[in-house]
Amino acid sequence: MEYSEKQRQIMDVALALFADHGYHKTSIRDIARAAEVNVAMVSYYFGSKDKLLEAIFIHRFGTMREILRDIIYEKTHSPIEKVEKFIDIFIDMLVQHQLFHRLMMRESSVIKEGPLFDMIYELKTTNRRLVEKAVKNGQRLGVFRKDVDVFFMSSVLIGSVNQNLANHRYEMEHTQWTVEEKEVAKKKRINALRKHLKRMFIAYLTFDEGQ
Amino acid sequence: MEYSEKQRQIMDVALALFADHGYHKTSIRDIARAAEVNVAMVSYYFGSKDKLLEAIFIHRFGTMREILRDIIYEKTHSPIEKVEKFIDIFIDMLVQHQLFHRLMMRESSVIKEGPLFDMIYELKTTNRRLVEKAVKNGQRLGVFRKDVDVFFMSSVLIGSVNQNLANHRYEMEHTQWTVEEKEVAKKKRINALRKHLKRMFIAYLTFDEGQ
DNA sequence: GTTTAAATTAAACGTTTGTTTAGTTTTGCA
DNA sequence: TGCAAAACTAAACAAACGTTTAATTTAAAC
Repeated sequence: MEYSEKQRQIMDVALALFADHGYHKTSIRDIARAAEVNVAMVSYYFGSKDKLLEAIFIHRFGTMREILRDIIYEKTHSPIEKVEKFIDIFIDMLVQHQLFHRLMMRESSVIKEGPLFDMIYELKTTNRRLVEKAVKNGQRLGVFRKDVDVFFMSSVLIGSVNQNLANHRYEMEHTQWTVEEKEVAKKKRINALRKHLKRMFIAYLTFDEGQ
Repeated sequence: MEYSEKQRQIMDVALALFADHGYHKTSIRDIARAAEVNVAMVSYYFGSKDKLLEAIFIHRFGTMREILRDIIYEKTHSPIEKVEKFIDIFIDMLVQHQLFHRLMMRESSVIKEGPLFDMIYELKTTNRRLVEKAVKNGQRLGVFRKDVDVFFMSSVLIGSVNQNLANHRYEMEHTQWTVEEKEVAKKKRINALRKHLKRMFIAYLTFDEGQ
């Protein structure tokens, strides 16, 4: 699906507003005002508010799917490196698509059917399969423990990153730092997240209970 | 604050609807219909829809604060037991207050000031302080590693549990199991969550990088 | 330059929203 | 029983919502 510059502008502005204030709290007039277009343009281009959301989902979902696809073809050496690489790419993806990720996380608890449901479901399933693949590889080579819960791991991965970023946003609201200072703090936070998430996963995967 | 049976009924029904469909998607008429009261009763008892949400928050928040307070007085032996006990109580709390937890999680990304913000902030802070306390105790006794990120751990704890429960709900939507079967599956899932979360945290806290 | 389609606009549409009003019923107490 | 306060109701309210209409401007093609 190809979009004109104006269409993309509407989609980008809508995504930001949806992520910041929620889908239902954001009115078409809010979007039109922020995107500096007439209210009728949303219906004209996308048909309806629901369809606009769907268009945003389809667009962003496509690029996220590509990123996850690329993980499969990643060629690294050891199982541990594979897990670390996976965590890196995963965090990169969520940070790069922050707004969409927040929107999806927020609305996924309410969307119970339809194309959006199917997309979210596929994303979750793909994510779990990739974790499973990385884990099984390490198990085959005798590096990882056998009784690892893949459902658990994939939810820890996405849940931890999500919660960490959300908490960080929360904390930033309380500071009066400049944009630059916030940017630095964010990078620091994400790096700490990477480090500890890797360490925790490797520990969980290789930990010998007996010791 | 004391509430009559009818007031509690409205609050309970509203909480369920808010959690299931989101605050803004749920209309006062939806609440009135489900609670089998007149639409005017919400305004009559609570003043406004916002105030109703606030009343629900204050009510539930109070009991959650008590649960967290009790954790401090928990007397257990080893640092590892302390961490395990903490995870158990924490999961119990989130499961027991599932609906409220979902509502709070959903709206916390949108609430940026006011009494609700302050409550959520306190809950997050308390949670982090408790994790910190349990960790420091283990560090003092030489059982836990020194370079542990408490911000990271608390976000992993709440994020993982939240994501796990959300995923489980998501998966249940796809099955056609009976209510009993779903209840059994849920208990199983929660037990698995307990087990792996404990294992992962202990591994993270005690893991020796060098080995 | 004229024609035709696309883009854009202001205004209006019908609904739904949260809330209020004005009136009725129920309750608790003297 | 009588009465005042509380509980409850149906109806109406203005505002905001998503969407449509009808008219106008812009752009492209011939």
